Amino acid sequence: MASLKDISRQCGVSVATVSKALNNHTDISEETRDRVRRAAKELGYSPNFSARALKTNRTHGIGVLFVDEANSGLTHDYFAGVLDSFKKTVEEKGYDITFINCSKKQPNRMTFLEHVRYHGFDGVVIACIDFDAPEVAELVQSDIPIVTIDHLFNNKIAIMSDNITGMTELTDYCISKGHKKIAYIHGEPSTVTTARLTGFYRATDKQGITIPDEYVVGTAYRDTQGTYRETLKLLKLKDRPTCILYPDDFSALGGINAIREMGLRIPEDISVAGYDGIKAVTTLEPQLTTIVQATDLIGERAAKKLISLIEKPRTTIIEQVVIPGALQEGKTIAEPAKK
Amino acid sequence: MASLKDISRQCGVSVATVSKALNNHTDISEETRDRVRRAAKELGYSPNFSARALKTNRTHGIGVLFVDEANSGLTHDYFAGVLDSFKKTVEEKGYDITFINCSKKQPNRMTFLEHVRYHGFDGVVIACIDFDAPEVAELVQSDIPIVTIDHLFNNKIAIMSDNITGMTELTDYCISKGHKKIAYIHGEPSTVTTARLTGFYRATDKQGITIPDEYVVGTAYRDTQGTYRETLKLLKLKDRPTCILYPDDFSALGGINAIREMGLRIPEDISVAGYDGIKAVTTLEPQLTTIVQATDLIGERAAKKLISLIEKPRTTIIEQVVIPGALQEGKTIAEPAKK
DNA sequence: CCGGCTCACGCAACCGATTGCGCAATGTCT
DNA sequence: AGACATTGCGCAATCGGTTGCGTGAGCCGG
Repeated sequence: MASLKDISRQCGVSVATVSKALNNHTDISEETRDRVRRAAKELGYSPNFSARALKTNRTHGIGVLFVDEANSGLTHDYFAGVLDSFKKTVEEKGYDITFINCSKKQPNRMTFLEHVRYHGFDGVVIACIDFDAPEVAELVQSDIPIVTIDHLFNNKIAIMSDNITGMTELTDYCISKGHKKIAYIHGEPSTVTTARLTGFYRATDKQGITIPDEYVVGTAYRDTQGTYRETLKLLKLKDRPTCILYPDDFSALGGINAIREMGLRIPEDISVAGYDGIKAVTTLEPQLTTIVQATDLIGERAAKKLISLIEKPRTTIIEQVVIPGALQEGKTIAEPAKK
Repeated sequence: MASLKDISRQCGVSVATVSKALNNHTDISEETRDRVRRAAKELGYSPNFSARALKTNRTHGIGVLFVDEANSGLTHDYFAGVLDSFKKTVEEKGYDITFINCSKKQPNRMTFLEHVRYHGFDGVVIACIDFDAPEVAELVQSDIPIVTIDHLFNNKIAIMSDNITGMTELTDYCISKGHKKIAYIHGEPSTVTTARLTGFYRATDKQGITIPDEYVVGTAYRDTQGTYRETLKLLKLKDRPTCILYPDDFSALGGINAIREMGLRIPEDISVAGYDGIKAVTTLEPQLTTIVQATDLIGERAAKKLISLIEKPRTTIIEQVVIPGALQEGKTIAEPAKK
C-alpha cells in the first residue's frame, strides 16, 4: 500500500507537501499539486483511515446501537426502515456507520461506551427497546454526541414518532365509526407503549367512553402468539369488545388468525387495527388499518440532528423532535354490528 | 482520554510495559500487571482503535456491501435476515461491521475498493443485486478476503441459497398437486433468477410438462405493481394457468390482490406460491405456500467462512457453499379445479 | 566466587498522516 | 537598489500503541 512517503519520494518533495497537496491546502503551487496527484494515482495511493483518525481525532464514524436480544433491530421492519433512511442520510454527508457490538457472547467484551470510545465514533444513535439497561445509561451519560429514537433522555436530542397523537387519531377513528367497546392489546412497558396508552385514553376520555380494565392488556411486541392468546381471551369475555387494537402490525396477525378461528369476520364482526404501516400487512387482505410511522423522516431527521450536533455543537438545539404518523385506512375497521 | 503514557507515568513503568501488561504478555510480573490494571481502571483508560490498527495493520472490521439503488438491502426481509445473522456471528468473534458507503451523492466519493482500503477492513461481504457493476468487479478482483452471497465469482467463496433445488421442489410440489398449467413470474435477470428458472424448467421437463412461453414473464423483485399487472395479463389469457409462482413473497401480494379482484378464489380457482418465507405473508391468510430461505444459516456460514479466510487464508477452502431452503406448505396451493 | 540462566522490564523504531511555524526565493513598491 | 510582502515548501513534533531485542538484577549450581 502506497503511502504519502512513497509519493514524496517519487515527486522529490516532503511528506508534508504531499499531504497538503492532496488535501488542497492553499500554500501549494498548482504545479506540485498536479505532480503529486498524478503520482498518487500512479502508485495507487490510498489514504489511511487509522493514521488520519489518530492524528485528527475525528473518525467520521457513527456508532449504531440497536440492541437485539430476542428480536433484532434489523429484522424489525420499523427499525430497519429508520436505519435505512439514517444510513442514506449520513452517507451522503461522508459519514460511515458501524454497529456497536452488542454480543454478550464475546470473551472480553467491552461495554457500549467502551466500544464507542475505542472506535472514537463522532456520534451515536440509539434505538432499542431496553433504554433502561445500565450500559445504555452509561453511554448516554457520557459526553458523546447522541441522538435517541423513540425515547427521551435528559438533555439529549430525541427523535420521536408521535405515538400519542397517532394512537389518539387511531382511537378517534374507531370511535367515529361507532365503536365504544374498544380493547387495546399493547406492547411491553416502554416509552412507546406509555405514549400510546396515553393517546388511547386521551381519545376515550374525550369522548366520555369508559374502557373496562380487562380490555387493556399487554403482551410482547411482534409476538403473534401473545396476541393470539390475548385475543382469544378478549373474545371469550361475556361483554366482548367490538374493536381490538394491537401493539404493531405484525402482532395483529396473531389476533386476526384468532378472530377468524373463532368463526368471526373482519371487519363485520370485529374490527382491528395495527400500528407501524408495514407494507405486507397493509397490502394483503384484509388490508390492515394502521398508523404509518414515517420511518424515512425519522431516520433522516435523526441523521441530520446528529451530524449537526457533531459539527456545530454550540448552535445545535437540544430538543425533542416529534414526527407525526399518518392514519392509513385499510379495510379492517367498520361500524360495529347493531344488536 | 487516558492513554498508555498516562498509565506508565502513574505506575512508574515504561509505556511498553503497560502495553504488554494489558495485553497479557508473559514477560510481565503478576505484580506490575496488577498495578497497571488498577491504574488503567482508575484513569478510565480506553485503548485507541486507530493507533492499534495503524501499528498492527489489523482492524477486526468487516465491510458490508449491500447495494441499494431502488430497494435497499436493509428493508428487504431476506437480506435483513441474512445480515442480522451475519452480524451476530461476527460480533461473537470480536469483529465489527461497517457499511461500505454506497451513496452516489457524495461530493468526492470513493469507489467501493477505495473505501475498503481506506478503512483497512479485514474482509468484505457482498450481497446485492447488481453484481455486474464495474465497481463491484474492481472490489472482487482485489486481494481482499471476500465472501459473496447468492452470486458466484471466480475463485471466491460464495454462500448460495439453493435456488435451483428450491424452485424445483416448489414446482414439483405444484405438479404433484395436479397442476400442469403453471405460470412463473420471475424477477429481473440475476444469478438468483437464472437459478430459479433452471429449477423451474428442470421440474417441468422431468415431468414432461410443456410450459408455453407466455406463462413465463419477468418483473422486478418486491414490486407488487408489476406482479399485479402481469397476473392480470395471465388471467386474461384464453388458456389461463391454474397456478402462478412469484418472484418473492412480497410481490406475490400484488398477484393475490389481482386474482381476488378478478373474483377468483385462492386456492380453489388459482393456486399461488411465493419465495423467501417472510413471516408476515406466511402467517396471514391465505398463508402463502413458499420456499423458506435459511437466512440464519446463510448469514452464519458467510460469517464463519469470511473469518476463516481472514485468519487462516492458507487452510480455508475456496468453495461455493449451498444452503438448502425448505418448502413451507401454506394454504395457497390446492388441486386445480376439474373441468 | 564465578559462569550462566531466568525473569522482568525498558529502548527505540515504527505505523501513516497532519499542521504550525520558519525560511528561502521570488516579486513589488518606492 | 533596498525594504517589504508574498509564495511555496520543509522541519519536526505529534497522535497512541506494538514489539523485537537488549540488559541488569537476582538466583542457581559447581
